[in-house]
Amino acid sequence: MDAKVKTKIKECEKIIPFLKVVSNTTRLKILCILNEGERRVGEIQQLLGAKQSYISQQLKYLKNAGYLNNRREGTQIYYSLVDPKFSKILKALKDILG
Amino acid sequence: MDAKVKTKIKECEKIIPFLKVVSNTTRLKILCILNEGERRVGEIQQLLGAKQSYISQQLKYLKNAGYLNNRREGTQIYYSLVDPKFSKILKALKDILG
DNA sequence: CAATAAATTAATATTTTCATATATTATACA
DNA sequence: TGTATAATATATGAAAATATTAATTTATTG
Repeated sequence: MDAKVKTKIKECEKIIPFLKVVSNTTRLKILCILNEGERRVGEIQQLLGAKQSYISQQLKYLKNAGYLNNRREGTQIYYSLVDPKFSKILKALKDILG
Repeated sequence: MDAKVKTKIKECEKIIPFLKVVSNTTRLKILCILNEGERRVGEIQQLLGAKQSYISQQLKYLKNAGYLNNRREGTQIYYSLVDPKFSKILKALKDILG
């Protein structure tokens, strides 16, 4: 009787790490920006109007979590999404939540 | 040039409240349980192995946020999902995240 | 070496999670 | 009645996690 529900609960647990990542406004927006294409730190900062150090911290967080790549070009560093699946997720959530 | 990205950012913001709700393990699991059908507080508590007051608090949070209904039957209170759209979201996330 | 871009560190503020204790509500039954 | 009990809710606050800011450091280029 409860066996089914317990299985469902276990399944739910798997998506928690992802949800923790995207439940921060700044991180979600960064992913959203990079979903449109590669950007350098300064651009992201401008788009979000946030402190440079905070952006840098969240970029590091997202990179460590395996969501981002980066590359240096002179004094600037460009970030991009590792995997475009984020695009699908955004779309699905928007579609369902209306 | 940035106009498109800015629009995307605005769209992102709309889903933040939902993400805050589901990024808590206990809340996500409660939604997951109720997604399978109505339950009383004691049952939810047992399934999650958490403190009664904490479950009660999260149920209140979810109810205030508009996700749950409840009804009393004697000394017991049954909770249920307001809207089954949660089911779709879980499915979409599981499908995409693998 | 001066200037610029980004990262790191450290300190503080804010939010969230969770526990303890207490209150409420409804029922059962002496 | 009234009081004991079971189920749930609420109030309070400590502890942990997160977000935020400020200051410093590390590259890189000219």
